[in-house]
Amino acid sequence: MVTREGRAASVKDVAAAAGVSLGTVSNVLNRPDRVSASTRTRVQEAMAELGFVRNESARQLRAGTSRTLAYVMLDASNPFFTDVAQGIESAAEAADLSLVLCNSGNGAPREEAHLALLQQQRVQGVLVTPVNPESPVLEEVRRRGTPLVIVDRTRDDRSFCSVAVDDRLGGRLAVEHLVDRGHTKVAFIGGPIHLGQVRDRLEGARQAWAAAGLPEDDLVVLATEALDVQEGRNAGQRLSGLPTTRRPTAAFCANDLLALGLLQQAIGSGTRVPEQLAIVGYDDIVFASAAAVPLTSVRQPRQELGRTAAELVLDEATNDAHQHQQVLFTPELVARASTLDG
Amino acid sequence: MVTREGRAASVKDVAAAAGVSLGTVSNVLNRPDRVSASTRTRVQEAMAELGFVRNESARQLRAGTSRTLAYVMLDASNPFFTDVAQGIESAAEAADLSLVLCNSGNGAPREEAHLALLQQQRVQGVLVTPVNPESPVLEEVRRRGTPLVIVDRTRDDRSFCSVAVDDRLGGRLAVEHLVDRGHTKVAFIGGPIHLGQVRDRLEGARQAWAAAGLPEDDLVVLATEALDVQEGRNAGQRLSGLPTTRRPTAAFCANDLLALGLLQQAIGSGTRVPEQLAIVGYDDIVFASAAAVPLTSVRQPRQELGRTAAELVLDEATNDAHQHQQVLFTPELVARASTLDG
DNA sequence: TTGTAGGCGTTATCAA
DNA sequence: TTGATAACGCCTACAA
Repeated sequence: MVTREGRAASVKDVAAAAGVSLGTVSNVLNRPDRVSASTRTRVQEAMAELGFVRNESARQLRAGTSRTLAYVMLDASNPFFTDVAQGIESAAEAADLSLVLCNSGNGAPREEAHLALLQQQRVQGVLVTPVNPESPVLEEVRRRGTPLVIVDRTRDDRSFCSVAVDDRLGGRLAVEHLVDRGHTKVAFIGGPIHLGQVRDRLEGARQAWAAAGLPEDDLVVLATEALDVQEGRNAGQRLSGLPTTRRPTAAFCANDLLALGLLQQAIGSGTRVPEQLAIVGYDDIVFASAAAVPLTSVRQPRQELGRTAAELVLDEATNDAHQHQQVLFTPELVARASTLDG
Repeated sequence: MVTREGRAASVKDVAAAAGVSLGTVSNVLNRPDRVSASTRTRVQEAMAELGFVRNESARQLRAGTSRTLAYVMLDASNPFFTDVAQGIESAAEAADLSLVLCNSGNGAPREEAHLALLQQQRVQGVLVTPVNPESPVLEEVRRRGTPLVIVDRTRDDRSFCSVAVDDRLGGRLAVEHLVDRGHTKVAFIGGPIHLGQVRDRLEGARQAWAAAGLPEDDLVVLATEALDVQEGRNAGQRLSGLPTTRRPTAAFCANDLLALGLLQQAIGSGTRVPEQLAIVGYDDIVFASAAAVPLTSVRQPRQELGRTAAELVLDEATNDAHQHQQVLFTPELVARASTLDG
């Protein structure tokens, strides 16, 4: 397994063991046809014997580039992002690249640390759902030579390729649906409020609200600290605390995790869904339809999002005539029991 | 950003731009205190100017080792594994290592491809939830010098460090609970049946069943092709298809995804849970408690699983006196409405 | 404090 | 078909 104390076997060791030159070993590895069958097997036996493993660092140093793609996820525990990752993976596999996943866990320092390392590793390209799409860090990455595509976000100046879903439209769809069902007092639940996604979905919600001629104040914003199940439960408690007259009859949550938490809290506290509280989520993760009350949600083409992003980053990496483009997919409302009584 | 056409800037380029020697640039990078303040800033300006990024390959080649840990996940879309990954991440961060995630998606070829690449990258250590813990591939990895720890599985010959949860006990707990609730005809739903986990949970279930003196045939095994939500729905259909007299009054599912799918199908087809069908899941993922009928489940210490595994692999990587050990955590039944009527 | 030189493991070129 | 050699970029002795 090792030869000179502690160090892994190298081509040189293999060459010595097989009694050939180092160049021959390299040929066995890279152009086996140029090596006679007998030498080849001898070399291969030596490799097996020594437990030889190609050193990717040396290889990459020589080649100047690697065969991997990376995706820096915003939140690995949100099924939405793992579905996106699956889409990326299928595109990567098709291009014979391997994919490494990193998780920023919604933390800018972690994200930056991952990005720094990925650049140092000279990955072919980076896909990232950034904590903040306007961060100058992203520009730096590209300026230093690593193709970068923004996933599920867009940057205002359009200076990057990005693949996202029309969040304003999604917000409109959600609220139009609620308005159609007769709701005149609705809560928007989401946060941190500065997140592009949250902002856009809220903006869409407000557009639809205004278009319906409803008073601005009756679309109540409940800001959360994160987009997870626990915060959904918390929001539910805040909702329960409101006097009945001021309590919204429906809630539009910025994602399904919040919606599931809210739903759980509502049911636990005896609130009937949708009779007393209708709920719309966002993402249509697999668990939305399996929820206590199947959740109405805004569906996004998750896998396609990932696949498209991967294709864009590969184009940026390999095509000299690459043009940045912002792909915007269209979301779709999936109505289920959480808003459909009777 | 680049200097000699297309190539990224190297220390050499930085040295030239700053008018110093290459060794000085390296010192700025690694021992900044040995460089005078003025030289240092000059060099740093040159780096910024050129968009210099350390070449990790060269660095690693020189150093012989990397600063990253890897986790090859069995199924990135199962929240159980992302929670495990979070535990690993916290340990990695504490040790100042970065973590890369790979997803085998339950496919042996993908797993092998990932493992091969990780070895070539000379990662400090690999954590893996293997498709098959008995695979000789795992031995090969270690024989070639990469520390490897098995997560959420164990290997019969105890030749690896592993961290797992007592699946037999988990199975027993689940079925004892159902027996206590008076069920005398129960379905075990899970598969592929050869998976260690599925096998062990079933075995535990059978032990509890036998211990209760119930006839073997009344613990019906419904084998599934995978452990996901869709297969849970399919299992539900098969269950519905049985004549009422032969239909089990309870189901123990090998994981929560199956249980959620089953629950969804049951509710959709008008089966009352738990009155007509009680359901026990496994893993207690965050969505279990938020389900249509909050799910009784067997909880595993997910984050702790990951953290412990990471610590073991680091020990194997750095401690000469390392001893392989098999850590076995204890699961816990969390009873909720899906089994508790009245 | 700064500069020089050698080597990490791999690949590819060129000569034998 | 095989072998010798240089180069990729970085780090660290060691010398100046």
